[in-house]
Amino acid sequence: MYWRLATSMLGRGVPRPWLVPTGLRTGSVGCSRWEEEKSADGVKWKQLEHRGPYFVPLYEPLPDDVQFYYDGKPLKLSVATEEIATFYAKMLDHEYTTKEIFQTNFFNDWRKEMTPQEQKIIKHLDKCDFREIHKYFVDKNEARKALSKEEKQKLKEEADKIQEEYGYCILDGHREKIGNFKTEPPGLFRGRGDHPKMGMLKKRIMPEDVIINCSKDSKIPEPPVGHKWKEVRFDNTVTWLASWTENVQNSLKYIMLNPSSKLKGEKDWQKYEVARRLKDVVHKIRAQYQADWKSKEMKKRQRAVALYFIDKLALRAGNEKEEGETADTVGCCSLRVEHIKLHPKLDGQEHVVEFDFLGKDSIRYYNKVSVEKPVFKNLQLFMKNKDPGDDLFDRLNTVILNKHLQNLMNGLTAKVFRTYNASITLQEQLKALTNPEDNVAGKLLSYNRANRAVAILCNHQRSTPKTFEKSMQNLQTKIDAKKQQLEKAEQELKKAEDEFEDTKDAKAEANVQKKKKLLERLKEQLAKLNVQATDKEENKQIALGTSKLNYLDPRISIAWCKKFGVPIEKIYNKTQRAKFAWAIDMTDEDFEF
DNA sequence: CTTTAGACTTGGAAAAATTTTA
DNA sequence: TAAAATTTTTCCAAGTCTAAAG
Repeated sequence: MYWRLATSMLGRGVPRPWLVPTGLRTGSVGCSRWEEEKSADGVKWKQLEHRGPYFVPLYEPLPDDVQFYYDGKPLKLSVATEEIATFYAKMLDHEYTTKEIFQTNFFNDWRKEMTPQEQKIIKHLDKCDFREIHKYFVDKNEARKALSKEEKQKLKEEADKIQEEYGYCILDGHREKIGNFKTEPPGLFRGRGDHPKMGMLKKRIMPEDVIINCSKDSKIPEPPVGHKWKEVRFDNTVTWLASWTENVQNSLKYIMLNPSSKLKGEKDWQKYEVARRLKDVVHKIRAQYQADWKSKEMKKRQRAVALYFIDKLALRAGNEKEEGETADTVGCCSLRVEHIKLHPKLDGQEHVVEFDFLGKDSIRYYNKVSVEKPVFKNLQLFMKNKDPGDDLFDRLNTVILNKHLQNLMNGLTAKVFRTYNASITLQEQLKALTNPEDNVAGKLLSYNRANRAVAILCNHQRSTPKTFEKSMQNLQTKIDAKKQQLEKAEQELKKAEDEFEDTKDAKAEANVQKKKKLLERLKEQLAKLNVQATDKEENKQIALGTSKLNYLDPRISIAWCKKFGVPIEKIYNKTQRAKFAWAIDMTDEDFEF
């Protein structure tokens, strides 16, 4: 079978000496022992050596014939001012630049960096003409695309060299891939949703901004010539290699390992083991919060209703956010009265809660759910005498909730419910949808549908791809063509059969067989196309990636592949297989989440 | 208790690479 | 063999959650 081959090849070609011995791999007993051992003192590594971040190239001034115009007249800008102008110019045909907040923030920050003379002249953004600069970059892009094969090859080799030099580190004796080894280039901040800081200037990161973390005895990375690091530290209780503070949100950014690394892989595994432990106690926890719906303490009731939402609807915890600093989004604990509507009866259902709010990344969550009567009653109570802008759960926050969860199960937090419910849903859906008689394409449709059920649960949405309609049409054209071919093949078969009927000779018989084969093949191809079309249509606005990468225990998928003879390559690409190497290595077909 | 800092995971869009099609 | 379509990778923002400080 295919998977056996794949597994043994992997075992031979890519030894993974870091995997825990077989005895500890299965069953929760072995794993929990391993977890405790790891988390005891918070030490993450013994040895860490790397080259430091790769700094993005410095700004190259525009050629003299590319000009900026103010109030219709060309104006030569200082280098610093010009650089920031190019950030805006590059975005000219993006929707961002039409937004007032974006424009205001940009202009404010831009003016701060101007020379006094420039400040005197450049007073209004609407008198700035970036179009020539914009065109320059568009052309430059085109030119890059039009490069010859050899030139492109050369560029690729240069990039590979940088990757080779800066893209890896040594961690406890193993060469590991780094996730993001380049500093982020300067530019204009693009928040998501209605972000109050959109358009602000994101400054260039210099070595003087960067803290290096590595082991004392390692070769300490050299800062670029003429520069020095902000600090070099030797902290083995954290996993980052370098960090800096980003100026727009004043938050830390890190350089960390790639998901394929041992460190990340073990953490990932651990995450799913925690979720599996929740499986053992979730019934008890559910009984508990249902009982708490009737508690005398308001705080307990709120906690119980919130936990119910988190469990049933896979809502995020919902930390508090600093008002005015970020887009106005919420999660469970930060829901406000205005985010839900109560319908005693709706569309033949009782006790319906209508959710409508912006969640992470300003993705809208809209859902109508029929809930148990005590939940409904509690919600009415929580909303009583409150304004739309008031907190629904005024006695609750994520810290309180997580403290409570920690008491119910070691390592339990709100997000574990998302992981648990996502993974268990995949497992159940796979069980319900997979037909062993299907061919691989059919099984993959079932897999995608199971995956989709999870994405819908977690509200993982994407905007419909710009080319969706067209590509759907193309597929339909293909299907129609295939149908025609099929019809023709049917006629030909009939003709061949008639001929055989007449002649009864061997040649005619062989021809019948040939036509039958062709017909079969065409039928299969048509079925495959239909499956493709269904899958595509159903996936129009659903993003599968996040759940696949972050919520679904890969062992469920791998076991499913093995059980039904689907090559792992069909569901996980190279990157994903690297990330899930730990799971591919340890999972057999009867793994149960 | 509240606030803040820090570290790490999760998220969709966009860019880049690859494959398919005409 | 170009260009269109699709898949993969990169990007970096935005969450979660813990710990320390006030």
